[in-house]
Amino acid sequence: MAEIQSLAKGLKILNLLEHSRNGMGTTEVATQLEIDKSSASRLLHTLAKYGFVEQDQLTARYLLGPQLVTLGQHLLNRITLRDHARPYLHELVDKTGECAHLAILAQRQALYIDQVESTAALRVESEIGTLSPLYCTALGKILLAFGDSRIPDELTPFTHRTVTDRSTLEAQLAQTSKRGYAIDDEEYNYGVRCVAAPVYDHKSALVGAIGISGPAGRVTLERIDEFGSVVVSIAAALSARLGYDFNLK
Amino acid sequence: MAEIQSLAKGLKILNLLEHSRNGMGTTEVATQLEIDKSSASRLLHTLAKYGFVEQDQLTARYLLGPQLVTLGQHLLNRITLRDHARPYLHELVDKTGECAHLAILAQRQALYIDQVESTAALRVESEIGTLSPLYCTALGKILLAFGDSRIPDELTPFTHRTVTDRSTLEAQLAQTSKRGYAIDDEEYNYGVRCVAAPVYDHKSALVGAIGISGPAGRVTLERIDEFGSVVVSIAAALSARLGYDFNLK
DNA sequence: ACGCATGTTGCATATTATGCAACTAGGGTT
DNA sequence: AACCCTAGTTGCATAATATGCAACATGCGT
Repeated sequence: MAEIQSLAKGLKILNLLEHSRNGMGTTEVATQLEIDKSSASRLLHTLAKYGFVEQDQLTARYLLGPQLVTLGQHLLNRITLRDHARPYLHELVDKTGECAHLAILAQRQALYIDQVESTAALRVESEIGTLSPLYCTALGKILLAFGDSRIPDELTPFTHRTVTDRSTLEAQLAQTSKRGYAIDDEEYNYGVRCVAAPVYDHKSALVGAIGISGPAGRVTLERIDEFGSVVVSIAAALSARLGYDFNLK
Repeated sequence: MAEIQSLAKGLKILNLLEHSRNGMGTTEVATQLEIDKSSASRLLHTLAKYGFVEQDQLTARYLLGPQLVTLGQHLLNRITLRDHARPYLHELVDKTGECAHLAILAQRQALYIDQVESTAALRVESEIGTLSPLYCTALGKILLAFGDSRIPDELTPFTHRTVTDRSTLEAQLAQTSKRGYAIDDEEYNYGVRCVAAPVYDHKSALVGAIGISGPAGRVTLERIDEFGSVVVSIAAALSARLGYDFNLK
């Protein structure tokens, strides 16, 4: 396929700037790309307008711009979330004895992108890559409460505990964001309770949720708060690892 | 100034992709930018060719590409070098009792971008933002020996010790890169000796130099080696902080 | 004050990006 | 299995626009 040449030239400029130690001037860029100064000037201005390059105040030479940091960092977090999260999932398993899961928002559902199983004989089996509803899982409720808050139109019940009333769910989500963790009290699978907490990136944007699932016999309602604070603290540690700054609230 | 529209469209696509959780398809991009599918397709292919976007294997949707991480990370290191370096400069002052400086290559000169003063009564005063010659300062020699190695045409003497002979300087630089640190033996200012070492980034590229300056009476030639190893070890620690991988040589 | 180098603007022209339409390829449904 | 529907790619004529030239502007060093 034919490439869009003026776009290509702009991208080539970015690559050129990476390898220049102190930025480049318009003429220098023009020479490298074998185009006219005027074209280089216009391309650089366009790149600057969108923050992909910026001019050094002192020397007026062009340098790579802050937008690249934003985009690069953003991508880095998403790609490596799974890798970063793994040790924290293990820590969750160690501290709670239950299975730990990591999910992100995908197609308005909770996508399980990692799990670490507990060694208990009785444990919750689930599969990486599966999509689960947002409104009746702990991980999903986190993604709803702290991220994209639009509640689905249809609240299909999976157990008799599934919350199918819109306002009840809204109240639950409000409570969730207030206390910092979400609970699934046998709302998706009978006999399974889950607890989850939000994971933030360096810009304080929600990137995913981590949590634990266990049989209702072990994850009792009396111990929910205890599980909650463990999950919250480990999610906070993971967020810090991703560059989340707690001073920004 | 009029912007280059096709470049602008490409950059807009990158911004769009940042805010989409699971990438975007050709049609979706076309709708957002209010252009034809075919144009979107061609723009996306161009971005992909240069690594600024990539297609998800599974869904064929476009995501931000690895090139953004490369460029962003690169820039981040340069911007934050000063911040990262500060504690190491303090450490240098603590361990040597002399003033510590940080410089980068700028316009074929050594640009002092930070300093931490010692508490000694007799100390070297210098100013942040000043440009010094590469061939007769310790920081400059590091930038020459490990970075851009072109020796200036004119070797203007500042003191009677300034090396003005090309081959002598070349021999000094060879020695510098061999032992890992550079010396300025009253070659720029009378009565001042300096020692400096290189700072590398995550890609093993030289980003700057740090070093100390003190009166010749305290920074004696007998103790130069001792100062050298302190500076080298702290420069190495700073490099590691920037992601420099010592396994890569 | 002067000259040199770098950067910006106006404008005519030729390049090229664009939209349309036709075509291809998957995915889901009946 | 045949079908449709959506998403994506390609060919092509046209209109848009990126380009180079030249003139102008600006800043730096001598």
